[in-house]
Amino acid sequence: MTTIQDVARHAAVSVSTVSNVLNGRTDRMRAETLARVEAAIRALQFRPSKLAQQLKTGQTPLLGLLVPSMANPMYGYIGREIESFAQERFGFRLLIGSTYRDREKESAFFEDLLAHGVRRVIVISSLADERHFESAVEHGMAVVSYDRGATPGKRSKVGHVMPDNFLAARLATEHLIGRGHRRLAFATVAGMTMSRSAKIDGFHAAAEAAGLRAQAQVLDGGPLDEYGDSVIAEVGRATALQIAQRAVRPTGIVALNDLMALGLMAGLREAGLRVPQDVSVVGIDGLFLAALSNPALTTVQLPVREMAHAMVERVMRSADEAGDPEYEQVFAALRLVERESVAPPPTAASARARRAGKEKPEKTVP
Amino acid sequence: MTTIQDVARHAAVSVSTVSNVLNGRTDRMRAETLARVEAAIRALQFRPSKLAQQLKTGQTPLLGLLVPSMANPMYGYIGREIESFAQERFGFRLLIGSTYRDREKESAFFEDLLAHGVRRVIVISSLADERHFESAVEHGMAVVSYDRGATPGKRSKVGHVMPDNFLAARLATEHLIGRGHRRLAFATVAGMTMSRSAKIDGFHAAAEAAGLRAQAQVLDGGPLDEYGDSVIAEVGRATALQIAQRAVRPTGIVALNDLMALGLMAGLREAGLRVPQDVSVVGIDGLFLAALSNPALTTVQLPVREMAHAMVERVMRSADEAGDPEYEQVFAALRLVERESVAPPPTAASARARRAGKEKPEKTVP
DNA sequence: TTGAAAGCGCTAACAT
DNA sequence: ATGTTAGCGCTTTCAA
Repeated sequence: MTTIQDVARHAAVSVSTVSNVLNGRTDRMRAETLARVEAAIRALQFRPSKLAQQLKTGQTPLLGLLVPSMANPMYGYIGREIESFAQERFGFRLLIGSTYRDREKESAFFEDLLAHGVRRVIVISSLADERHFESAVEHGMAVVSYDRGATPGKRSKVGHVMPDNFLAARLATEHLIGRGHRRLAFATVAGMTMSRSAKIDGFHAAAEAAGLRAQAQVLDGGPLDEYGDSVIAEVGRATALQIAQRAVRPTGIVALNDLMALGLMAGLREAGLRVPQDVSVVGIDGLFLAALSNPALTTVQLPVREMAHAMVERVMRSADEAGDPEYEQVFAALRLVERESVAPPPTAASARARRAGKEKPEKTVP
Repeated sequence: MTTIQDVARHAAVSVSTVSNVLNGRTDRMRAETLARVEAAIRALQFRPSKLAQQLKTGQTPLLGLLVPSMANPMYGYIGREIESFAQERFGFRLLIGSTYRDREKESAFFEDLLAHGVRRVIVISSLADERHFESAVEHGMAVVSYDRGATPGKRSKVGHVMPDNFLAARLATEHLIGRGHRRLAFATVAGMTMSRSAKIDGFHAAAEAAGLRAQAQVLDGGPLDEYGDSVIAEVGRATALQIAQRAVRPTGIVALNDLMALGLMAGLREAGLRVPQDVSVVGIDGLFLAALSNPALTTVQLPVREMAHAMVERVMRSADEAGDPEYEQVFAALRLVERESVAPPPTAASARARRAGKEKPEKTVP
């Protein structure tokens, strides 16, 4: 590997002169010297070692990104936006880690980041508390957390960026109500995070406003082992199967997110229920996959790129400018994208007709 | 930040003793000393700086991973498997980069990796040639490339791991043929990579063996701008729309991959064609999303975890053991997962009946 | 305008 | 069994 020494020797100057050109202090030398050094750099294909630079400066152009699972398309999507912005705008690369929402893994990742000299991290976690990385912040790390509000009353140095989850769920629920649905459900998974409870609140608020409080229920599909990818869709499927069993079931369901909605639709179909004729479904996220499903999923589109940019900006600035510790940015620019998974609820007549139609073949078969 | 010096002082020993315990050379000291050092490490919460370590040793526990786009669920899936194995087995973290199949971006990423001291990289690229990172190999980097064979006749130091793409496409095609399909198509995108041409060969081979050579066609859906995520599904959708226009169209389609198949199904549906009654579709990859689609996608499951492990093993070993330069590992443990997107082709009678049924309303409308 | 030298935190000879 | 010390490649005073 060629070093700054090699370049200095080749250009017949001292290492400090080479260092000066590397760091843009070109005014301190003759044009001729500068030219010689640049020539040497090119000739030797010299790339300064970030290692040595950061050992000296304490800064490394690496951004830590912690996600529940990079196999989850939503996190891949956010991650890509973060990555390209961090790279183009600040020249930072991404050090990524999947944590499966496991506190041990998260802590271990933070330790490693610290050891690697990484001072800026974006965390997508939703773990109940942030204590395990408050300590990282004490060590001088700039942290911004996604989809999780600041703990009320507790002043933290962690920045917070999130969509308006309350609004998202409210929009989705209102859409269902607007189409005539009265028996509503919100499908979620076990474990209450801030974003989940905000969504549930939004769901209830919309139901309440329509006088449907008593008919709005929250469906908990159970725990997630390896949170993040296929699993949540599986929970959706299980929830659907369970709903199908009921004598009286919701006609309109808001899903925690698009992946859950996709699982829900698969399960509903498996159970012989049609979407949207028998049950309507609305997702939240706006994954490109929502447009591909059959029926195409009506969903609340989150401003992913904008949020990603905000997170990067914040995490890059905060260390320098020691910004206000109460930083919290909520994105309310949500848009309900209407597709095909919502229709008016079945009327009593149509439901009866359907049941009859379904039972006929069974009777004739024997 | 606490340093090895602080620990040494705290334990009243020299830095080398501390270094010795850090590096497991505990036999060289009294148990009592060891205990004191360990106590000091714990008391000070000391974490050795990887920076300084690697500056000294030239080794950094970071694995570079280059993907076309981390927003593509397939790459997220592979990436996660790589990540967890590299972490659990070797204690390495992942430095990831999306390249959008752009040579400039790939080269820039390699340069950065080198500068960061990263010596091991896994590349998922399919770019036509590998020259832009052959130079990285010269600089002592261990690289393994996914889904791309070694260039014949050219001895490279780059390792190659891939599924048996020929077999994958053959299996998919044979399945269609076995169900009675005779008018076959392979749906792909513009740009010929090694893996794509292997799939096309497999498709043709299966058709040939069934005497269907003349009825097997390759459908090129056009170029990809920002390759990797939603885009390929869009190409699938466009291809479907174009197929629907034809007087005589294929009844069985093998898609380049699952995402393309999902787009194909969406487009077919949009055009009023039913899957699988009118057209059957088979994917390749085995994404969890294939199980969620409607109809659920029949696909060839790739041994993703096994391939990920093989890549990590290889890239970790190769530097030390200077393994054979001709390394190429092809995974043939493929499994066709039957779901719902394949049925026998429509008979002439059923097609006629359908057409009549479809045209009736059109005639009565005016 | 240029160079010498100290030192970032650690490892690993080489001493003691 | 433990300590001293010379770097790893770079940045940055401070001198010349």
